[in-house]
Amino acid sequence: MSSISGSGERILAILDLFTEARPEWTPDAIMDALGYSRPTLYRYLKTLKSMGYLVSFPGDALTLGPRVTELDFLMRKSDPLISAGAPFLKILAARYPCSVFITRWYGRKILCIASEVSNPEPRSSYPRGRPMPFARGAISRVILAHLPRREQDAIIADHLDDLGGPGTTPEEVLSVLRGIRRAGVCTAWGEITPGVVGVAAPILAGERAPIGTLSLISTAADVDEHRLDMIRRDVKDSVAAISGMLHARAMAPPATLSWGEPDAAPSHSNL
Amino acid sequence: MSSISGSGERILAILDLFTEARPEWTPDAIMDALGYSRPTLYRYLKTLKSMGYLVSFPGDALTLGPRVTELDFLMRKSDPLISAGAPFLKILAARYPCSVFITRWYGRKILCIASEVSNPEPRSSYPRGRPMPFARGAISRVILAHLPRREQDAIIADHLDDLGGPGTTPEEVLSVLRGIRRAGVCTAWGEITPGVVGVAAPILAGERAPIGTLSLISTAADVDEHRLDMIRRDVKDSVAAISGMLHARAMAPPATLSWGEPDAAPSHSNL
DNA sequence: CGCCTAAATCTCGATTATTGGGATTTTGCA
DNA sequence: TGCAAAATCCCAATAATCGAGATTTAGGCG
Repeated sequence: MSSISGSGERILAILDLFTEARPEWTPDAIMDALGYSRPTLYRYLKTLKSMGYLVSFPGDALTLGPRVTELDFLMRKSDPLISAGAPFLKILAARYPCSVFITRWYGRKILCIASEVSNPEPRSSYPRGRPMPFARGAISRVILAHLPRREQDAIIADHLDDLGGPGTTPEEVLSVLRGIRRAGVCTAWGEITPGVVGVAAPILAGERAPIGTLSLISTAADVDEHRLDMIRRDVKDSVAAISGMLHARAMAPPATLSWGEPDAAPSHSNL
Repeated sequence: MSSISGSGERILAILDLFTEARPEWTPDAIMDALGYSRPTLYRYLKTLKSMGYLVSFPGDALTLGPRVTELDFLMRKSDPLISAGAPFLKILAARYPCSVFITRWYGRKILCIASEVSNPEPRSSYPRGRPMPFARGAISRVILAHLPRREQDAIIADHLDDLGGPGTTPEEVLSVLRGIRRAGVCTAWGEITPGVVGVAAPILAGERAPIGTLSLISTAADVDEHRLDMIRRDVKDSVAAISGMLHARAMAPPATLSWGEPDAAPSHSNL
């Protein structure tokens, strides 16, 4: 059903091997890991290398190549979620000493795709592009809370410990999630980093599932209940506005007609 | 020979459609552009979306998804060229008021993968990830100069105007390239941006072709001939050192054994 | 509330392209 | 120059892909 059906994906499976813990692979190791025959694997590698997804490194190892950097550059420039959300990142960061970011998720990974920092403390361990725990913290929970029941059950089954601590029942978790869904915002204290409070709200865009979140983290010592209430309200208002903008864009004339020339001179600053 | 042989690449061809000029595509437009049948295309899209390479955007358009951001994060952390070159970027930027960067290339695209800026002027139009002209400027020429003759011919045939101006013969271009190869460094005045001088040298790593370049750009008014000589020497020394480090790494024990735990807490700074 | 259009998915057989064993060539290196 | 490892070639059998058309699902509108 949701398996890796198809076979063009055998080629993408190779890219999945490259992880933070293991960013270099030799052809033989890949053969071993995926069970492809030698000629087949080399055919795949030739394609991936010629397209820039992989580069070979002296010593016959492979690492990810410049094409992924190019794709990310494009993504950064074209993601409507980023352009719609960026102004709110700035506003929120200006209003509170904190870090604010927009996350997206896919499969069972959540990751930051844009951020604004007005206070270097606390420092997020998850900069742009680095997957974060899928079942811990405010972001995870706010996404989970807005998923269809079927998926919630599956995820809760897999991550019960992370979600509720030992001894919690799935029903209790579901009940908490319903509360979050009703509130439209979720607050978590120190679940990912001790002493850090996180506030997250879902960005909805017509789909049944949220496409991402807007989140704010701050040192717990800096915020009392009253200030937290302000933050929660601001974050909620922001996601409402962002969702609205996305919806409005969706109503607009076909995007393919509205894109003009590429920007003349983007600066080094968005490096 | 070097065509897009294979068929798993039909899926990658979809990603190639997303460009700076056209970052949103509808399924129908893709069908049109690539000639895939509807069921087939939707099969591909399902895969790409479930793997995070694409996200659907309300209004039935598609944009690049968070997986490309994740891959780029990994690339940034794992590319030996970046880690080997970063110290030299800092040194050079500290020594001259300028921008310094490392580029990689694949196919017929050259792009910056890391940079350091000590003087906001001149501002490069090509930040990390944005492909630059393949046949203009010092970077292009220094790469071209170190390519095998066969490829030089092909590229010169395609880009004769850019490379030599009207009326230049391929032989003259080749002669210039030989000179650059001998010098090991290339200087260009205002070829990409008026008033900007660029110095580039090739990073070699055992392969026949250079894997990238180290380049420095500065406002032409800031540098006299004497200073340019210093810059050229420093850039050449740097690429020699970088090439040496890469070579040394290649000699080391298999990388798969030498990678430890992921970093505990990368900061937001490398955003 | 339910119709109606468009979007997305399913079924399934023929066709085609893919696969991998083994031989072969090229590359890297002493 | 010659050796060992890496990368590619060859080719027939196989298995997977493809796409036409039907079907279902989603979404918009009266």
